[in-house]
Amino acid sequence: MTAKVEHEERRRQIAEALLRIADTEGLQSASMRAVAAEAGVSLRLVQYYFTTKEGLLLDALTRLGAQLQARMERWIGEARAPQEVVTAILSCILPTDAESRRITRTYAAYYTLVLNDPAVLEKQAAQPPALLEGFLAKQLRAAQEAGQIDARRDTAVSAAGLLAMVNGLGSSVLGGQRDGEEALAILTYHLDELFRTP
Amino acid sequence: MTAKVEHEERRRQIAEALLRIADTEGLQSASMRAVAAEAGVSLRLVQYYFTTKEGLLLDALTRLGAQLQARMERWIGEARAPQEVVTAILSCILPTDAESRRITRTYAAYYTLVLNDPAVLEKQAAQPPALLEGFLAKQLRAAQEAGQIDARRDTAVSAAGLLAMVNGLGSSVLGGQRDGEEALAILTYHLDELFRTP
DNA sequence: ACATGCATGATACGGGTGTACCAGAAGAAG
DNA sequence: CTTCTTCTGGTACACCCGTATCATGCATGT
Repeated sequence: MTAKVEHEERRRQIAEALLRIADTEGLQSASMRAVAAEAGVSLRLVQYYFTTKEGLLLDALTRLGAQLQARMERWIGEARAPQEVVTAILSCILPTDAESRRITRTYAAYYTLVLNDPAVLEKQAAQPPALLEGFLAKQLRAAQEAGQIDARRDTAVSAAGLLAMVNGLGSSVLGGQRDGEEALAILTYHLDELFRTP
Repeated sequence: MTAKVEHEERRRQIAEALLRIADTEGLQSASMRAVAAEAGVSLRLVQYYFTTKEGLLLDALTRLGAQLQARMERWIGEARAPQEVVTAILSCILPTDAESRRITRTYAAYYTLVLNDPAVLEKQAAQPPALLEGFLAKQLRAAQEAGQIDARRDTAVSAAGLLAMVNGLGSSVLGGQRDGEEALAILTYHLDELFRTP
C-alpha cells in the first residue's frame, strides 16, 4: 500500500489549512471548498480524508489542542519551581506573539461553535481546561507548602481565578482593547500579588 | 401618519427576535428569514425596517448593550459604598440567572463576529468595556482612599484583572465547565481578598 | 374624490453550502 | 495479464442565504 504515513500527512495538511483559515478569516469562512483551495487539493480529497465536515472540524480541533500543549511544554522548559511553572503556563496562553495569537484566535473561533452545538464537541474539548486547572492548582499548592504563598490562600480557587483572568485578558487583546504587553503586565502584577508572604 | 412609535415598536420587536435566536441557536442561525419567522412578520418587513442585515445586527447589539446597562443599574440599586458597587457590577455580569445567561451568551455570539469583521462594529461595541473598566477603577480608588483596600494595591490594574476574570468566568460557565454559583464563589473570594487591610 | 406616500406581501435571482454520485488512475495480489 | 482495492477528479443536487423587484393595500392631505 502507499504507506499510511502519506495518509496521515495529507490529513495534517488539510486540517492545518482549516486552522489557517479559522485564524485569518474565522471558522464560518472555512467551507470545505475554501479549505480545499487553501490546502491546494481538490474538494473531493477533503471529502475523502474526512468524510464529513464535522469530522474535519473535530480533527483540526484536536490538532490545535496538541499545538497548544506543545507550546506550553516548550514554555515550561526546564522550569521546576512551582512559581516559574505557573508563570510560564499562564503567560504562554496570552496572545503576545504570533503563535499564541493564532492559537487563541482559533480557539475563540471554536468557542462560539461549541456553545451552540449541544455536546458534539463536548467530550473532545471540555477536558483540557479542567485538567489544566487541576494541574495549576497542584502547582500552587506546592508553592504554598514551600512557603511562597500565604497559607490562608485557597489554592484551588486561586487557580480557577487566574485561569479565568488569563482567558479574559486574551479576549480583550483579541478584541483590540489592549495589546499583549499590557495583558502580560496585568497578569504578572496579580501573580506577584499572590506569591507574597506577608 | 401612523405614528412613529409604532415604527420603533416594530423595530424593537424584530431586533429582539434576533437576540432571542442569537441566544438560543447562535448568531449564525439568525438569518433574515429566521428572524422574520421568530418575530412573526414577513421577510419583507425585516428588510423594510432594517434595510440590510448588518443594520439589523448593529441595532440589536445596541439594544443588547442597553439591556446590560439597565441590568447593572438595577443591580447597583441604592448601593453607594464602593465595595458594594463593585461587587454588584461584577457579579451581575456573571451568568447566574436566566437574564444574565441570555445576555452573556448573546454577547459571546457577537464577540466571534466582531473578531473577523475588521472594524464595522468596532466603534459601536468597543467602548462599553473600556468605560466600564474606568468606572470600576474609580470605585476601587475611592475604596482605597477610604482605607478599605491596601494602599499598595494598583487599583487600575486590579480593575482590569477583575473584569477580565469575570469575563473568563462567564466563558467557563457558558462552556459548561462550572455553574454560575461556583463562578460567583470564585469572584467573591477574590473580592474579599482585595478588600482586606492587613 | 383623488392623488400621494408609507407599509406590506409574494416571488425571483444569483451565489454559496455540504454532500452524493459516477468515472477513471495506479498499484498490489493472484 | 488480469482483478481488485485504494485513491483522485469532476460534477450534480438540493438547499439556504441576503437582497432586489413588482405589485397591492390603506390611510391621509388637499
